[in-house]
Amino acid sequence: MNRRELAIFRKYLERRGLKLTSERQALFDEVFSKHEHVEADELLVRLRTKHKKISRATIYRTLELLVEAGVVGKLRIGEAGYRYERLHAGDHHDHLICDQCGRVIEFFEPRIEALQDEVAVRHGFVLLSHNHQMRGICKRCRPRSKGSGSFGAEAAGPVPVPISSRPRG
Amino acid sequence: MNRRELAIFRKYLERRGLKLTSERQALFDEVFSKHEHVEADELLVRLRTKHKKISRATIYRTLELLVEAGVVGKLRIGEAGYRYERLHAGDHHDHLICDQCGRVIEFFEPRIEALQDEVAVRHGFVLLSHNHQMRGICKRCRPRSKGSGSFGAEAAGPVPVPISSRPRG
DNA sequence: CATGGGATTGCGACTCTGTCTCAATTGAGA
DNA sequence: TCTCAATTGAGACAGAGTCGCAATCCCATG
Ligand SMILES: [Zn+2]
Ligand SMILES: [Zn+2]
Ligand SMILES: [Zn+2]
Ligand SMILES: [Zn+2]
Repeated sequence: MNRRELAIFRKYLERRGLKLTSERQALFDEVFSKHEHVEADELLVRLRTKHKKISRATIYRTLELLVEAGVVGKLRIGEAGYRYERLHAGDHHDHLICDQCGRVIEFFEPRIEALQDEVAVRHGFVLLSHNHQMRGICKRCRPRSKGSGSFGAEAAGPVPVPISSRPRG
Repeated sequence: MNRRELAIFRKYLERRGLKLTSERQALFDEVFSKHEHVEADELLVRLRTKHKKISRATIYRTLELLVEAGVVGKLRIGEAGYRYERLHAGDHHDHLICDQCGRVIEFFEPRIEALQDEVAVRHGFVLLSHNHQMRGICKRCRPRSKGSGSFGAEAAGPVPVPISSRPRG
């Protein structure tokens, strides 16, 4: 199932007169070995131990190629740097992130996708991409608080106010 | 119209046993002087020239307070660091960003907001916040290409593929 | 007024990500 | 074999943000 994406990457390199070196192949393989949202340095560590002595610069350079080829997604999930994920051709999803355990859940809501186009048109925009993240507490992280309102009275951080408020005046 | 937000900030500080110092007041005033999406260092420069010799650490520390108090929004718009914007009580909006000129346009689409809640419920999430950005080319940045498909044949970067593709298998 | 203590500040060192430079290496083709 | 562009690793570098700390400020108290 990586066949299609590898072919896309190959074609991308070819069109640019670039080569599919063993380093690039190794990184491609690692990224496509499982579905995750992983940091560049984590990939570096893995390739360093498992495979070869690959450099950080090469990791970053190759990730950029994969992103431009369209087979890898690049997004900011936490406070720190970027996360990368393999993308399957013709697929799309957005993210739900648990503020407590960091779990990342993917979702696809066609009605939201359609409304985005509508909003873009309304503002005369040609949409090229979007980034939609929702944050909160996942199912696993709140087995408590079934009765009344607010959960965990940890008294730290702002009060969780519902977001769906009024439109701008 | 900053009255309400200043009151919120004051109360926030009070509850934490903190003080509304002149530096904090100055930063509040600067942020609330106009509606924009501004970087921390830009605020530093402005306060340094106009007002006093305020330090970078204080800017960052105070911005964090304002964010926690809920009167300032913190978001990533470009590749670089965070941008900050004043928030008016009970207001909410998301962002459309022009990839070419960097213009930031705000929008509010209640149907999207509602669908987000729906998606969250579907996945057992308690929603606390969300971040929704759409990127593309704004009205002003494309007076050309009225006939056929792709605009500007600059042959750089990935081909703009429509995002509204199929759901994940 | 003198003292004490928590909050605040500026400074600079530091961390973390990611980029860039450059010399050495590789590899396909002439 | 020779040539030349693409590639690589190493380390310097850069930008954004954080941290530790001594000096200060601000009150409250004695
Ligand atoms: Zn989407
Ligand atoms: Zn994902
Ligand atoms: Zn929204
Ligand atoms: Zn905004």
